[in-house]
Amino acid sequence: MTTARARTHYHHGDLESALISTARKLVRQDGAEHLSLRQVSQEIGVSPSAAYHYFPDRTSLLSGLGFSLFEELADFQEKEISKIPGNSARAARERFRALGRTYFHWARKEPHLFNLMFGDFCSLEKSPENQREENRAFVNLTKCLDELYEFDLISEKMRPYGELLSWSVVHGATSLIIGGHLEVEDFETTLDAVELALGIKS
Amino acid sequence: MTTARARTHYHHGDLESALISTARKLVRQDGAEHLSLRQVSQEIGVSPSAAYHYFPDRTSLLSGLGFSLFEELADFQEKEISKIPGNSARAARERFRALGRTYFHWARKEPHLFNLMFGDFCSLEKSPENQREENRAFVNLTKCLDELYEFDLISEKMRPYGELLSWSVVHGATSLIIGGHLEVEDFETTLDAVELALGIKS
DNA sequence: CCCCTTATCTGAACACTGTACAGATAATAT
DNA sequence: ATATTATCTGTACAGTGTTCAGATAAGGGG
Repeated sequence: MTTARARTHYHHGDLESALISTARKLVRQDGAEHLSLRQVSQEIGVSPSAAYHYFPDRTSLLSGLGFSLFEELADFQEKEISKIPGNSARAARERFRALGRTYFHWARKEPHLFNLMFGDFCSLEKSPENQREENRAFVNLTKCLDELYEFDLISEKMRPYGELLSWSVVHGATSLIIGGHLEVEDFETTLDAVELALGIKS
Repeated sequence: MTTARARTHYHHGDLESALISTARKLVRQDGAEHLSLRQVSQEIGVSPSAAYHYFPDRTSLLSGLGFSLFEELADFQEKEISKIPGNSARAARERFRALGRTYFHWARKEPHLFNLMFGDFCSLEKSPENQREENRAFVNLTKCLDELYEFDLISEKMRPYGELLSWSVVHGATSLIIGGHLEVEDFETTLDAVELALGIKS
């Protein structure tokens, strides 16, 4: 059927990244559970079935987006960390706090994207290559804790629990606050609690 | 149309609780995002539109279920706590650990139900009556921390951060482990970390 | 230059979903 | 027994994920 089509070509080029970026836009607005493949396709100006050449199903698109968000979060954290230079104990401690603060602020700004990242779409059923992306934030945390340890701000006994404690507290508090289950006047209180928990002297 | 119907009556009685209980069964198996109202109705043996006399839409059923799960979790915790009697410092500490342990074990056994509870369906858009249900677990935590404080197992300086720290760590670690983002050989390690964080001397 | 292979995208179809609404049915009260 | 009310049915509509045969364009070899 050669009806006159409004578009001249078959949208050549980067459909895959177009799918992810408009999926990001839609999830950001309405949440992952309301993402419709047809709406994504329509927004791009492409047929509903076009997406299936790049993602086997809807959840694959969501997890593809999700993993790209881990990179995005790590980028954001690294950018903020780099604003705090210096090799002092004070700087190390500020970087540590900035790590938790950026985690929370990012989730606060983009709750739907945050929920996607930790909502059943990006867990064990993923390729090992993507696993590395998620660990970038974790590696940054480890480096930060090592720095604190070098400056003797954290005890030898506590150090092994550093990653577990700080990530769990920050992630847990963030999730609970975002979800409306916990209320805190200021997230700095949570950061105070983390420092107190790790035994960092104020 | 008076075609011969297999069922004799219109399923009188407790459709509302039947809806919630079979929704519980289906969410438990397949997760909240795969819950279909039609499937719930069919399982009960009722018309697809029957549910709309008790819940305005699908998400209302899910949040109704979700809030009932908060009660269920609190029941489970209280049952386990009651197995640890005694007014000693040792017993108080054991009760505190049991509180965190039951939280994790419940989530481990029912990850889909756990995800429903903390997944956008049971937050601020709820009636104040249901809000109290959610707080029951929180009240139990507060009582437990008060007990620790009375036995001088937790410092005056740390006490104000007790709820925030312990809930955040336990919830955060649980979520991350359930979601496949964090691996811990044994959750007791996490409980050790919480005690260490609160400064409870081992 | 043309043809032909190959990746990319379309169109139509299927089985399903949530939801609305007019009406049938049963329980209850008078 | 009749009227009222709460409860449930049937049908319909718009939208969804997904499949698949075929149309379309791009790029390579003669």
